[in-house]
Amino acid sequence: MKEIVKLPTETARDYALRAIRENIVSLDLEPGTGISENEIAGFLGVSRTPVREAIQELSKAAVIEIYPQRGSYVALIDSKFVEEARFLRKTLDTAVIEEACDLASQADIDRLEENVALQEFYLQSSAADKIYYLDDEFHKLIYSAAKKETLHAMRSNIMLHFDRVRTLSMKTVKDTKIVGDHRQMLEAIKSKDKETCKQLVEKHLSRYHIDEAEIRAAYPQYFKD
Amino acid sequence: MKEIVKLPTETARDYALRAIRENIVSLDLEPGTGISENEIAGFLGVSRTPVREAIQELSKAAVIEIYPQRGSYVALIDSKFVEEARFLRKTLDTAVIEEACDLASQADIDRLEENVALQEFYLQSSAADKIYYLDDEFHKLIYSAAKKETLHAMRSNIMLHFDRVRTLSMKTVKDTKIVGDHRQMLEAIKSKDKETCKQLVEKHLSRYHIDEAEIRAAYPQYFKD
DNA sequence: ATTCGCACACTAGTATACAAGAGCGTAAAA
DNA sequence: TTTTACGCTCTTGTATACTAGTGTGCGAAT
Repeated sequence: MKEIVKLPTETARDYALRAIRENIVSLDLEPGTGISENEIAGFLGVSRTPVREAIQELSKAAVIEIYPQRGSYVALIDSKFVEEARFLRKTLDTAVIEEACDLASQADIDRLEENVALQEFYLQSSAADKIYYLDDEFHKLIYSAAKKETLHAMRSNIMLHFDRVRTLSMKTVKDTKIVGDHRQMLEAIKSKDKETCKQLVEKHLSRYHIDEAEIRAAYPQYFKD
Repeated sequence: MKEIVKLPTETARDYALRAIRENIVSLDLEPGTGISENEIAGFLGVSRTPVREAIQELSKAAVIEIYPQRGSYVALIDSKFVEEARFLRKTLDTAVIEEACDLASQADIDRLEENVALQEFYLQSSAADKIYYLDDEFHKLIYSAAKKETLHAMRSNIMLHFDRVRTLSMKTVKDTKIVGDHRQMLEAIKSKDKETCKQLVEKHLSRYHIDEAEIRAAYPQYFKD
């Protein structure tokens, strides 16, 4: 488990949740790893209570499995959950980007422009972590433009299943086409072209799909079944 | 707050969550009501810890608002959240019922048949609470037929916003067409008619939409803005 | 009468203590 | 040697104690 610095503003609970989540997505907490409330509490320098609340929340999304009086474990990557996450993303992202075509204000467009420009900039310097962050921001901005912020927040928990595969994907194959996808999406939103948006979302997601067999071969111990 | 009996199998945490959620949906905990961890813990006969965990979870879905060191309140009905919930339901339910057209097994169809038959039976005896329960079950069965159980579980928290309006809707107007909608959906699934499914979901949801103005007039103190 | 200030009674956040069950290892008995 | 039983240590679940901050009301001082 890698260290995450505690922001002075956040509560112990939020800190614990963020730290554990980031460690799961980054695979520093590997699938199948046993986790102890006490151990994590000690590591993060907080008490069991906030750690426990964070673990409870992640267990609701089936990213952590709790066996009462026995222990808790980081869930193995389950193709069923990854598929459901992909299905949700395809369905919801498509509907939301279409909504954004109708509702996006100039300010929304400006924010998206700035984001994509940064992505293109960092693509030159091949700063993968920056791209990763901007990727998240990009999709969040689209939800915001469509006035669906709550759905984005809700979506994030299930998406953890997908995000772990995404992390592995970046370790095995380098796909520089993602930024190009985003550029095209932005242009489609600007010209309010819903049909193109829909096709772009589908193409965008298919990039991860192709990798899964390869990833599974490289990290079989991370997968269920 | 009305009493909910504790099932012997469930943990104190699950009991508290279920009890609070049911009270919010049924409006026995009215929108705007202040809630105290201590008070609820005393009422339910458990300690603050499980109650607190339940409240934390509901606050994540913005159904409870927590103001640290001041108090927590049942959120007023916010049209934005109701709209987002409706949007989610329309988008996801449509995609899932289309998926169910492809994937539903004979066993799934049988379960749906039994459910709708019961709905039609209770419609005669006008047992609203039974219908309400079967309504939930019906949609859950469709998610199950489409192998999207996780999404159904995830969807339920945001749906609380929608469900409160649904409760009010049943208090003000009696709509007996819901069961008819379900019958038609089932028939459409059986004939794998996706286009009809899509239209039925839209029509089904529109029934609640029409009511909102009327409900708002009858219960203005429950609404934000 | 008005205003200022402090004490008190709440809140949620956090830490810690206690309970109850699971699993494992060891030692004793057959 | 094998098996059984007990106990220690781990886990999560729950209860309770403590911390810090907020609002309110009362009383004193102006």
